[in-house]
Amino acid sequence: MMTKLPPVFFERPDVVQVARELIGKILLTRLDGIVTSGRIVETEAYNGVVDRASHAYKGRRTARTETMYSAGGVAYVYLCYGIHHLFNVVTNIKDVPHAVLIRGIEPVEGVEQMLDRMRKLKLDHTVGRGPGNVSRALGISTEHTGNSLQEEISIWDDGFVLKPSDIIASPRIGIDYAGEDATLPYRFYQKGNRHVSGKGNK
DNA sequence: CAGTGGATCGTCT
DNA sequence: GACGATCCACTGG
Repeated sequence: MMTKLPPVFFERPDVVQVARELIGKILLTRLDGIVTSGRIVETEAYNGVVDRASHAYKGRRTARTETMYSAGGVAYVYLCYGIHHLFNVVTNIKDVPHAVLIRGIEPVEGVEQMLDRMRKLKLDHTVGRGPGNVSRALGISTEHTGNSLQEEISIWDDGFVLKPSDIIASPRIGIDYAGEDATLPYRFYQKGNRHVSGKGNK
């Protein structure tokens, strides 16, 4: 049985806990009637105004980051390196700019469509691996920023449960500029899953 | 494998 | 005007 995660799931105060709990859930898009989905295998928490790695550090509030200040349960999508569309889940209440970056999914539904989007012929471990590829596989782009996670983009619990020991915490990736905050264990991933980015996912 | 460098553009200084 | 919550091709071992 599939249950769509409701707004109250995302409105909770602890973004690190939400990031951990999103491991194993299903991220699904239905765009122009085309359904693609994957199981979330890697996430990172961004802890708002006190987190040097966050776009909202020190309460920075710009046109781009405005959607992070929404109540939890909407998408924050932004362009990175001019090429990659990175998909985040906004959490916490309005005006508290917390977010969870989805860094890896294991394809579930609509594999053919995902392969088209990835320009690949065969399913392999690179499909849905890394935040840029998550968005690419699912058809998510910056035009979806601010969208509700109850509509075209949604997240589901299908009853799948991981052993706690199969969820690993580690420092986040690609945020060396964040000083001491770069060492915080805000990244979570499914142990051993091939769709987890980086090396050494055992 | 590991290491390196180019792509590419919106955003903020 | 510099740079990024990245990815991939290409190199050399």
